Amino acid sequence: MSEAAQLIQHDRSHQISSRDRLPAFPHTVSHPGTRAVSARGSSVMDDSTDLHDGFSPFQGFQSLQDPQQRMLEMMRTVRELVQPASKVVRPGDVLYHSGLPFNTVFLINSGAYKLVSRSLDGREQIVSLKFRGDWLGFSGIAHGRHACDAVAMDTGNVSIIPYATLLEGCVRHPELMAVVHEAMSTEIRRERESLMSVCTLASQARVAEFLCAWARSMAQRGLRADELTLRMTRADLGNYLGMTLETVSRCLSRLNREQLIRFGERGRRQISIPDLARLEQYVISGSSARTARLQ
Amino acid sequence: MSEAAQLIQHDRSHQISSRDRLPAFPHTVSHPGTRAVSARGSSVMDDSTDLHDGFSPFQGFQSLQDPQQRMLEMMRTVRELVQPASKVVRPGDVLYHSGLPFNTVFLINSGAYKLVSRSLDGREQIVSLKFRGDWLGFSGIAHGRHACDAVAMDTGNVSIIPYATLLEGCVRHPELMAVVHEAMSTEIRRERESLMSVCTLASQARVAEFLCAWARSMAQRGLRADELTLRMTRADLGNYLGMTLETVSRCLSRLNREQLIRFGERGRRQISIPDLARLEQYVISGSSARTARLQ
DNA sequence: CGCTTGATTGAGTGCACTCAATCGGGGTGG
DNA sequence: CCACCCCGATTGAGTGCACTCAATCAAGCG
Repeated sequence: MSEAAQLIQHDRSHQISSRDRLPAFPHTVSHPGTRAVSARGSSVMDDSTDLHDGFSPFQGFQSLQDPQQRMLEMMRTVRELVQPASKVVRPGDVLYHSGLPFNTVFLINSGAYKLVSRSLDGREQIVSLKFRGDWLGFSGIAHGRHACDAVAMDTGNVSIIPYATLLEGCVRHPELMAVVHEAMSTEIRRERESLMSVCTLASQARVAEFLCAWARSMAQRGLRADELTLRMTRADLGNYLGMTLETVSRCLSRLNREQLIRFGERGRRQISIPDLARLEQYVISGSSARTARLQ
Repeated sequence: MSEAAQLIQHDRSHQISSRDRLPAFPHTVSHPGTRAVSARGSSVMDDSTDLHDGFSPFQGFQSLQDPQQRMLEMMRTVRELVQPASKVVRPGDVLYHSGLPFNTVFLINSGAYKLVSRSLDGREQIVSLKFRGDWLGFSGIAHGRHACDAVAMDTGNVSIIPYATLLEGCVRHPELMAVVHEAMSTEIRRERESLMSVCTLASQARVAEFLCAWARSMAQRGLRADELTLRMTRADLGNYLGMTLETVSRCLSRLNREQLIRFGERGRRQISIPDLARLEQYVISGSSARTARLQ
């Protein structure tokens, strides 16, 4: 058994109640080959050379497929070339702890995860939220130790990929390397979007944009985008968005009052978005220059 | 203090060249595709050419402890395996524009650079500052187009590395791939540190931490850490730190009044830090829970 | 049933923002 | 040369948004 599995610990002290009626098998490791590999072998990512010849009509090579197909293709590529073990996680499970030696990354098959950074003086910050198709652990490559905690917010499943295995795979299969580079590049982009949001938007617009981003993200994964089920407390939300839990609550109430969102029947963590375009419009109109403009 | 804790420390890299009398050309675009190698650029480049032989291809440079040595080693590896052209940039030069096709990354030999993201509705955000040893362009991999502008804030020199070439190099030289992965991982870490700073620190502590990070980074490169020369306006600073330029100015004045920093004789962009430990202590004490705590 | 945890809402405060005036240095032209 | 302007930086006055503190409510659970 890999040391990766040993790193995974089950911490049930912070379980989100009532949401896991699924039978959980925390220590079950399933095998990847079970999913049939599609016959059409040549994926779009194979040919990495023609991507960079300087011209692309749309979004580069991505435009050849919709994002969901691309994600599936990516996951298929990884499964095929790395053949990783996988693992079921439950709410509160920690995939890796900040400071522990890095030797494994994870590819998310399902579930929702938060990455929590801690400063030396004890400040905690949720720096990222991750979902199906996202990778976990890249930040640990740099110094050989994980830079944050990865905590499952929901029941889910991750592929376990020893980093050494991944590197070997990248050497033998350049298309896998392209996939990994792209995933890391995406992660850099996302962090920057968070920073932009926190730095330039007032609190209510920030909450609104968060909901928009979540909705878009769900749509991109083929899930329904008009009915969000937040799997986090107001405290988590506030921490991630750089505001207090009370402010989050007030902003959501105000958005609800203004009909931009609607609370679901099954608790106020369920939020429906009647008109996503209108919510996005609100973000734009609310983006008064909150900080210093450039030039 | 544990080894792990040290590894997590902030290390934004900053490097400043000493001359500053050059005129700025704010909208000059230099073309990365032109392989113009300037002979006189060698003055700013590290021209050590001796090889280093022994490091594990899959471990990157983690075995080397001294960060400065590690950086030099990394740059040497890239020069050796990729043999990139290089290019002199001047203040205001734009290495790449957001939205333009991505096909090149850059490795910074000298100078200071800012990465500016723009949202659809026109908000601008300096998302990162880059210096010697940092890479530029990784965020463009994901969608085949650059995600931000890269603007030189000072005279400098960058190595020009076509991404296709880099990929080929990675396939043939696993140690190069490790270098690239490590660089991207570092970039992810840095963005998260920025987010943490913006989300958890009050404005004055945020400014203080920015200065601390700068100073540490100088020290890490063997340069003097008690005399900083900021190469950006208060507006840039404020944008990067998520506050207005007036607030930046007030915070600096207050830090000066409290003897935590001292303004230099050559203008108020020059800042000396009499006691770095005391400044760092101030950051910690000023880190009152500004946003929601977790659990 | 009471306990606990999470969410909401209210009241009041303070920090950081906006607006605005001033200052200083560097460059330019009369 | 000075006068002038422009730009960046500083400082002040006043305001408002988001924070703190605190009470209440709702839901889940032993």
